[in-house]
Amino acid sequence: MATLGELERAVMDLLWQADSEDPAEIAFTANALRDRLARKTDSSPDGKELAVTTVLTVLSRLEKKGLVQRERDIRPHRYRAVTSREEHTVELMNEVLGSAPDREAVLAKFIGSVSEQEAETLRKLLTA
Amino acid sequence: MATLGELERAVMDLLWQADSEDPAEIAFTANALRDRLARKTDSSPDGKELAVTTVLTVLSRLEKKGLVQRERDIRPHRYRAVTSREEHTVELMNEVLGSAPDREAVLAKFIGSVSEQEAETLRKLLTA
DNA sequence: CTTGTACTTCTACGGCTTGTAGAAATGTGT
DNA sequence: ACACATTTCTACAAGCCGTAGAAGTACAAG
Repeated sequence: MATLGELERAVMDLLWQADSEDPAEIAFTANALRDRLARKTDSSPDGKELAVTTVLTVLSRLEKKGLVQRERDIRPHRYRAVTSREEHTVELMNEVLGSAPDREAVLAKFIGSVSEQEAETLRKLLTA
Repeated sequence: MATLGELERAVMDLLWQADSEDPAEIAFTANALRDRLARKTDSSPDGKELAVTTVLTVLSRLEKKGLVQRERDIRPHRYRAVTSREEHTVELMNEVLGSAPDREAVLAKFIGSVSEQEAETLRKLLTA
């Protein structure tokens, strides 16, 4: 269902990162996002700046996909992620998992595919 | 990476199903697949038959994606799934999981998202 | 109230993927 | 050598994504 493009992904990464980093700055304007994208992509001072309309288009599409919510009542609209990155990732994993008829068989193989350390973590979580 | 289209998906489903059902019939010709697709899509006797070239195109694309392998030495080429559906699904889950910076956080939430019964299964698998 | 400026929405286009299949090429049995 | 089955090439429409200009809308300053 939700396959994000490269730019869409980059935008979501910024929103998700902000969400977990600084609880005070959880929503951004398109301009702020454009600036951060420029700094991110190219690690040098000024990467190529995208047009703001480009960022706005992507934000609209993300909104339509239900990943982003915007505040329309303030003038430069502010955008934020609807769910945390982890929640979103779990949703995707469940979507994938649900596409197989034998969920338990998949889970069994999946367990075998994670590292020992992660398996240990899972053990604790499950017995807690 | 691997987002399959609807028809691609339908073809893989047939190949995967065959793989697990009858070990003797693990590889199919394009014609056989076309027939089965017709029966599947429309549950009535004769659904709309796709052109065999359509099926062949899709099979070629799936081969290019590494999901299907074909026997070229026999004349009506025979196609089979490269991995089982479960393996493929696990690969996808890991791909999704790997796209998040904090894998363990995702796993924690994921554990909380499965049914109690499945959690029980996981517990057994992990302590085995 | 009018206007300049900042912001948002509309429209558009090129590239890539997918479903679809005819045309052309190739292999094969008699 | 030929008819027929099979495969490969080529093509096109629709949809998604990156990209952004043009057109519309809101708001502050005068």
